[in-house]
Amino acid sequence: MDRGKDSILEQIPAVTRERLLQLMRILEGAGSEHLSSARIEELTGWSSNTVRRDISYLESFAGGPPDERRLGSVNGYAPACLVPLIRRALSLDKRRRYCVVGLGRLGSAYLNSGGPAGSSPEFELTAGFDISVNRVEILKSPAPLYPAYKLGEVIARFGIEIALLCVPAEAAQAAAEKLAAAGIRGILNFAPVALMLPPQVAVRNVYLEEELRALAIRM
Amino acid sequence: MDRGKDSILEQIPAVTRERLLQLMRILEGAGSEHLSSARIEELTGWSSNTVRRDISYLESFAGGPPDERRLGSVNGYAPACLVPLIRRALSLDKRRRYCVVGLGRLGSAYLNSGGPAGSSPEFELTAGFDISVNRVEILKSPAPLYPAYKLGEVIARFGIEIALLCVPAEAAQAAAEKLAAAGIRGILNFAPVALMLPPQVAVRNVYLEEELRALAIRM
DNA sequence: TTTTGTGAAGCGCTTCACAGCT
DNA sequence: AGCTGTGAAGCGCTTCACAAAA
Repeated sequence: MDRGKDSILEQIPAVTRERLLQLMRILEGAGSEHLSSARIEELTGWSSNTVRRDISYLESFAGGPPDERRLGSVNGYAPACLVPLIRRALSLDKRRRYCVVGLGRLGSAYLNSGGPAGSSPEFELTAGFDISVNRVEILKSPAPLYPAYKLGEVIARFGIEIALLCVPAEAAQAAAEKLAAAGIRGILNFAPVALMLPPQVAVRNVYLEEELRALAIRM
Repeated sequence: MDRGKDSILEQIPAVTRERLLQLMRILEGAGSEHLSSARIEELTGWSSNTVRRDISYLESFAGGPPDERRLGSVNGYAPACLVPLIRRALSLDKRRRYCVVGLGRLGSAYLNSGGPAGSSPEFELTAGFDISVNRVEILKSPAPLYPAYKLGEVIARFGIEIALLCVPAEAAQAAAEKLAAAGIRGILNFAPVALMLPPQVAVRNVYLEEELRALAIRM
């Protein structure tokens, strides 16, 4: 295989990382049932070759002597074996805090979906922000809400790393810059604009119209 | 270049299609200002080489004699020239209808963002569905709402092609199957499950936790 | 006998580098 | 002089095909 000739940290291709991410959810939902690469092909559409190759990247994250690192058996792969490896390979072990910026319809929807019974313990909804002091006082929320001007202070205080940007398009760039200045590491952007930010901030866009178009070009 | 040796329809790589989609939005926001490939590199992070290559795929969609098809000038590319070509290349000309299935917090947020002043005229919010008759009667909406059992009938009647699936995770697979049976062509799935559907239905997942993880692995 | 793990081949996107156009 | 358009080279992901393991 001979990866890692460049550095100590093995490099996993970006496409593989994305697939491992999805694979992890499938494995988590499979209980103790073993999954073969052929079965995963049925579930995902990825060729079984690709599946095996992807999983083989996890080899170096398995403990034990270099010989005892076989990941699958003749029954297929065991979820309980792979999931921890994927978490380690993708550095998903760390608990991360996130906030919601902009508490309109979409923002408050995500505010409430991220509550106690919300997503995994992996991500923790820590704060919500809105420009309207009134809205901040009235809205019910599982996490504390703050007026926008406290954004920098609160993000620093709690070590919030990720922001869901749900403000109107006109306000998005300015808000994103504030977030970047406050030290946020990643932004999930729901506003229909291309944000321009320094490269140390990761941005992922989730814009309805673009998603619809992406669907349309596949139909 | 020699594309199109396989069929009459030129094949544009999937990654290029995705970039052209984003590029279109940037161009639409640029007004009449010409954009050079170097400028687009600044805006997007894609290398100017890649930008020029991507745009070169549009050549065959330009009209006029085979010689007169130069897309850019010494000033760069003119948005007004490229945007129609991209629309044609990605088959985004057709007006498509979509619906929202599941009118919880998220569903009703999208219901109201897709209203008259909502997204482009390219996609038309045509209906909303929910299992709760009560909710269907009470909610305010820019599009007519129907109880879930009318799903098949309404989709067929209006020729709805796309669905935003906003139901709880437990109900997602069943709802998706109903949609597929009703002839829907694409599903934007917001429920945290991997849908299993016949291949003629395009699925795109937008799941908060996965988006957060995708961000996290880039941080 | 089924399924994994993996060199090696294949293939497609990206980058290079420069001719051509304005 | 500057920018596009594009053969050709480079490179990385995918697929093939088969040895090894259980």
